[in-house]
Amino acid sequence: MNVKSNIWLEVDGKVVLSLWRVQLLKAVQETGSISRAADVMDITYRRAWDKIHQSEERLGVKLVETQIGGAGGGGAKITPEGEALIEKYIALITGVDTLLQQRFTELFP
Amino acid sequence: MNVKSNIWLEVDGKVVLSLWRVQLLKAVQETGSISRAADVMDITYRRAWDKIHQSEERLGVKLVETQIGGAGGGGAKITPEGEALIEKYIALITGVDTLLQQRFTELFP
DNA sequence: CATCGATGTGCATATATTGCACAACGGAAA
DNA sequence: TTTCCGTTGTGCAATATATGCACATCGATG
Repeated sequence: MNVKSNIWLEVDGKVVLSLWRVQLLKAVQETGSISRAADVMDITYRRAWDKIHQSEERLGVKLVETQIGGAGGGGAKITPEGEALIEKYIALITGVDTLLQQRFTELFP
Repeated sequence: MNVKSNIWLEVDGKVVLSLWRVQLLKAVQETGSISRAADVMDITYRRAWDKIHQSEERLGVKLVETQIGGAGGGGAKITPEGEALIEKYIALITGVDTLLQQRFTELFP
């Protein structure tokens, strides 16, 4: 047995940011494209695109700037608003998981 | 926008206890039957029964003792093992949510 | 002006969730 | 002893959600 946790941000009861979504956005940031980020996350481009745009719609904020066509077919990068949101999310969840792991090992020896 | 969290216990990657499941078990404890607990939780008996037995199977531990037929048609109560597990879960998650709420209001003014 | 790899999207399929319907049960009351 | 009641337990249909395939579209570069 082991403990797991998830911390997410909601708008109108709908998820806009979770650890998984942050990892996806970071993969976009590192690879420069949604499709390569999807490869890294081991999901389809369809799903990556859906989740990102879901968050964007619900937030009313553009998280990724995309370019269709052009050099290399196009690409995507995180907007400043997106980066700021990611930073805040990281600050929000920092330490919580290790706290839970510590408590768990104490309670379930 | 607001923050939400979930903390759960897993066995073989499958959920065996979460806040929702603990609330369900507590409702069984208070009402003395799964069907009335389902009413309290505003779910069908089917779903309540499924979730409880799911947890029991995965844990390999009986969480509720049930009686079919008899006075009032039957009933259910939490086993000592179930109560102990609930107590540990509560101790595990205590304070985490308020910590997150505090951080959230600081980070998202 | 043809090429290439990425974005964007419709739609079919698979999977999980939910809920309806009904059988089985047994203590209590008649 | 027999009927009655509300509960447990379960098969299966209906619904919702997630997943993935297929393909059109785009535009800077060489």
